[in-house]
Amino acid sequence: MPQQNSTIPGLAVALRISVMRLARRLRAQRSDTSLSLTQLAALAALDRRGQMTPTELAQHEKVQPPSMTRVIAALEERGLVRRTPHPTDRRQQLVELTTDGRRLLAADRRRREAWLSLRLRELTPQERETLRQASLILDRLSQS
Amino acid sequence: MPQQNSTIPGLAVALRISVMRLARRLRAQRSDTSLSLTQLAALAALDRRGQMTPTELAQHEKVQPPSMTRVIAALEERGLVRRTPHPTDRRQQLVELTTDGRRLLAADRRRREAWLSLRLRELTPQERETLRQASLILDRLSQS
DNA sequence: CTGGGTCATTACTTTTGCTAACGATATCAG
DNA sequence: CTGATATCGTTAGCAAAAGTAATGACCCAG
Repeated sequence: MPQQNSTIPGLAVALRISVMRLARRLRAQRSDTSLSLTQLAALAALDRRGQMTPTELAQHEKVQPPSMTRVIAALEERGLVRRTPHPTDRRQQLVELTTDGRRLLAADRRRREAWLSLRLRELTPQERETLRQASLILDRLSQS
Repeated sequence: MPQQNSTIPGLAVALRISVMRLARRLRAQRSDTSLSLTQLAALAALDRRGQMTPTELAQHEKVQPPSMTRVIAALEERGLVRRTPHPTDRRQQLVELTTDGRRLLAADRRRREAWLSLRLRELTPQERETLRQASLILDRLSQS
């Protein structure tokens, strides 16, 4: 350890390395459903936040609207999302998950979580409790 | 919250989301030295593990050798890495960081940690202690 | 000393994102 | 009410980055 863990910069170093490494491991566990990462992310966003317009989805995923057009087209072609007209504005559309989309997303999530659940089972209950609390703190860190 | 946080799968869901989100935030903090993420990752790998051959580096970063050839060429052009002949096998090369490469990497790391340190300062000492312990547990999770 | 395997590279293709421009629709000033 | 302006999604064209196939130099077992 180059820096002491008891200082704030020391904690920042350690936490950054730990979080980035675990994130890499988790990412590597993703099932290759031949969906690109962006496609998967769009699907997940629709699942979490419900139906959205293409532009909203693009902003949420930090992608330009034309790129999202292609993502949506690909997802629609595979029957994972559905477009419906906007109730009051005929320029806009609403994109939402289909049952198939929800199913694929659940399967993918299950596979990624399987690896992590297995690892978590090897910990002591106290260690899991620490992670539970840490998870809440990490969320607050990300939001600020 | 779709799942309870008190079960192991529930913890797996929560932890995965927390870790991935914080990792995205940390990644976004990277200084835009106009190096691609892959280039930066290769540089970091050389820093962590010392000199490597292009093929080793490609395997480590999960890209194909031709892609790594290009990454190395770009880094070499900027004077961040240096190639040296392999001592016993003339087919191979060894790639290592230059002083400039090490310096750029350190600057980038500092910038990312500055953001994190700032956030950590807003926490209570108890919360920081929780994160300290969690960091060690996360490391063990990644290694297994 | 030779034939098969390995390493890095080159050439080409695919994927994925961007900007610019456009048609359809909405909204606002007057 | 109407002409100007803005917004939404899309198309077209381009650039970056990664992948596959093929190649030349080199190593090594027999």
